[in-house]
Amino acid sequence: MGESGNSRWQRKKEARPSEILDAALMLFVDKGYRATKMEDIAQAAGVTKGTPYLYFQNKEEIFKAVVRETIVARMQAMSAQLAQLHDASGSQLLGMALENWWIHIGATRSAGLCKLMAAEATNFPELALFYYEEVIRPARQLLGHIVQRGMDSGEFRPANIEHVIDMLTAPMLMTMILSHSFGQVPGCCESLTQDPLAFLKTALQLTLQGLQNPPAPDTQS
Amino acid sequence: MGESGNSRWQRKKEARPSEILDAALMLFVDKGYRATKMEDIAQAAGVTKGTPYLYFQNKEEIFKAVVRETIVARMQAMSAQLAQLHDASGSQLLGMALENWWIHIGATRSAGLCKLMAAEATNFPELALFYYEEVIRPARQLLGHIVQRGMDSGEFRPANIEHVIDMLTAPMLMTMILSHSFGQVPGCCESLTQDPLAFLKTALQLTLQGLQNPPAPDTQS
Amino acid sequence: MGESGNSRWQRKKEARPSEILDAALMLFVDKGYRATKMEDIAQAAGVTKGTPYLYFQNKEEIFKAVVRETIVARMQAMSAQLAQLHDASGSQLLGMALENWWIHIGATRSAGLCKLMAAEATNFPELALFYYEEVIRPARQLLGHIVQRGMDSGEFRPANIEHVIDMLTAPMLMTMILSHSFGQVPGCCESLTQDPLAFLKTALQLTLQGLQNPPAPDTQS
Amino acid sequence: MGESGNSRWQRKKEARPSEILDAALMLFVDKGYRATKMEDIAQAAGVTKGTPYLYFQNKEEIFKAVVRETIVARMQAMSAQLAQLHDASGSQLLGMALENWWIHIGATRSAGLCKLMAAEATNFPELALFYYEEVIRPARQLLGHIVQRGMDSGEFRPANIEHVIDMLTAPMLMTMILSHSFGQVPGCCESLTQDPLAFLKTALQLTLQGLQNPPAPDTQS
DNA sequence: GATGAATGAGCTTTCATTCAT
DNA sequence: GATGAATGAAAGCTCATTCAT
Repeated sequence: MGESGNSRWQRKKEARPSEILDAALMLFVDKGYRATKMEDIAQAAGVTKGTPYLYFQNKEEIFKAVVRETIVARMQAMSAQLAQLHDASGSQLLGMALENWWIHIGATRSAGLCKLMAAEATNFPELALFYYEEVIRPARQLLGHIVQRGMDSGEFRPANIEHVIDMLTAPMLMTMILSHSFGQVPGCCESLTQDPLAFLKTALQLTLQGLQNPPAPDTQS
Repeated sequence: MGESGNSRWQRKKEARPSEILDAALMLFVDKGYRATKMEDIAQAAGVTKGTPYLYFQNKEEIFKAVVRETIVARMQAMSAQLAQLHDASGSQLLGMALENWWIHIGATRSAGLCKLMAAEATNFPELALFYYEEVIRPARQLLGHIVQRGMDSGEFRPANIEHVIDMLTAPMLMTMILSHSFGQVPGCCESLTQDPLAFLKTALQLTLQGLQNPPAPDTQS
Repeated sequence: MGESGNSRWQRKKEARPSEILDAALMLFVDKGYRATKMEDIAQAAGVTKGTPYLYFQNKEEIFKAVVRETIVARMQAMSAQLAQLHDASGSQLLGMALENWWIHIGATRSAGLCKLMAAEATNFPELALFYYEEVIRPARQLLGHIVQRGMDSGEFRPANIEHVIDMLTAPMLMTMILSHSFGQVPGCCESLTQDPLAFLKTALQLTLQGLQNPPAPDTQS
Repeated sequence: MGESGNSRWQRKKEARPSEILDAALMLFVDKGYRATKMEDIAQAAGVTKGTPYLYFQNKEEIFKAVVRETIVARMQAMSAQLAQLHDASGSQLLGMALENWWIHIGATRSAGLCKLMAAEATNFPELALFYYEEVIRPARQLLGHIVQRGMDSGEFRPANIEHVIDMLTAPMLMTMILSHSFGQVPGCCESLTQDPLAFLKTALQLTLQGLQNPPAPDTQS
């Protein structure tokens, strides 16, 4: 009262909610929604059992907040980078987009959210819908625009846009999911998580090659 | 007495375990391991609470059995098809391998196991290892052999084999996971699960094109 | 049908109930009433789960039957021996009585019933009452008569009869209980169950000496 | 607000464990380990189902704690009294030891633990061993020392020490067991539990007489 | 008679949530 | 705000008992 005593504690008070969400993110990603105990979250956040309830209504709301907060934060970081889409080629833009995603999401704990959302989508349909609207769709739209422009400009040959987006997304999704599942299990790692960024780059190049070069004249079925 | 009188005895003892595993597979895939109640499994299998325990030691053993039985059965079906690998081209072999996988696993409920295993891998490390050894590794090895042969014969240009395998696998993994997560949520489906087989074929072709055609001579790596 | 086929099986059919009771006795004594499963009893009796219910209404009835049958059988064996109570001295009679009890009950599985009844008396009051009436009281009465006669004849000095009976009974009770409890636990046995009969004889002699010899003139309080 | 408002908070956290153990002791002694429900224990302790698990890992740990706490507490009370063993005669010392035991254990609820341990020894061998080491053996050792000294000094005539200890123990054991089994059953009480202390004194005297006076010269062993 | 698959009440244990302090 | 003792619904698992065969 008055002296505002310990400044470290003062700072902490404002930080509580996000500390709790951080702890929750980590645990949810690691153990799944059901297997994560509220007390574990509290403990990991350095508070006691009752405290999370001062900031969140219940476990489900924490889960939703984790998704929302993480998404919002990460997506904002992405947005900043995406303003650079000046007049680079389609290939370059795709490379930058994927690298951005990797840096801001794929290589961070947020990537675990992907696995988490996939695992819990059917248990939390509205949350899944939110995630779809806020993450999946915007991301796909961004990629779609780039690809479309490339096709319009003749850089890429015509193809089903959605499929191309899927092609571009799949390696990232795979990497994010595997690195937070089998990648964590000793003995499964051999061929899985070594140098994911290298794989992502290779994958992009392989896709771009298929997209750029004209198909052999007699190839289309 | 025609088709037997009492419904309690209509089905045979031998059918019970697989009925229970069927029910469990569906529920596990749908709701996750923790969120699936034993009584739900029993009910879905048309029996009461105690009956699953006559055939399985506990919930975890049911989970393991689901993975094992589904995997083993599907993998055997795959094996039969894989004996056909005579003297087709690498592209054709890869096409057949992926189509087989799609038909026998990707398009069935078994695909949900993939999501399940990814979600629960860190909770059941030992089971994850088993899954890795019995499913992931063999599948990757098979693809690896085909790709290697294609490179040796000059059909494919040289590249990091593991990355190519990842490239070939990623679309399938993505399809299987999304169709059992967001794909089930009304409103998320727009661009996700429509005609997955078409996507898989496109993806394969795109990858093959990147693999077959020589890179443009002036493309910087 | 007709040939009466296998004579060993024929014999067994009549023996079923007592085989079940034998098995039940052993298990009850060993593990207690609650911890003994009906299926264990069946298995130990060489039959299947449902069979005990053909001969006994339920678990509690089996328990009661075990007590009743064992008691009746053993008590009859005792009775035969007790007809010998001709005109031996009190000391001799007591020695014979206790030795008989030891041979027919104390050294047999029936001794475990004692521990069992003590453990379950409050859970099965009417059974306890039955046991008291059929076992404890008659046994005490028999001892009481002998002691009384000894006092009347001057062989024993006057004392509280009930206490003398307790004195005579306690070593037997202790032996029977300990040999079916701590005596079974490796590491507890050191001083407990070695040569119980020798102890019983010593105990009797010690008691008799206290009873026979005139107390030091100034001893009675 | 006088004696505090809400009954849920009237008692202190520190009191809970011993309240629970008290309740458990009573119920275990009364009904046996298996027949005692956790919820009964909770209820008897004035709390709800979940509360005992805040203080004890599980039912078995409660059982062990009951034994440990009761034993340790009582044994410590005994130890204090045993420091008095100055230079009284063997008879006097034995009388004091038994009376102490009676006052601190035999006449309390702790006596029921004896029955309990005998009933459950084979189900909890490790606990039985603990009980043997902490209770049975020390008690026997104490008695053994006294008897040995008496023999050395000529107060007692030579005899098998273990048997003498058994002789001294048996009446106490019998009293403790019977009073917590048949003694609780209406109708069985006639000759059993009336004035146990009187019996214990008589028994001791009888034993001492057998031990002190020289055997009649012509008594054949 | 005998079997053994199935039942379902009952028990132990967990954990999200509350609330007096 | 923060605590953490207490709650009690919920879930896993057991086992006495039944009954079609």
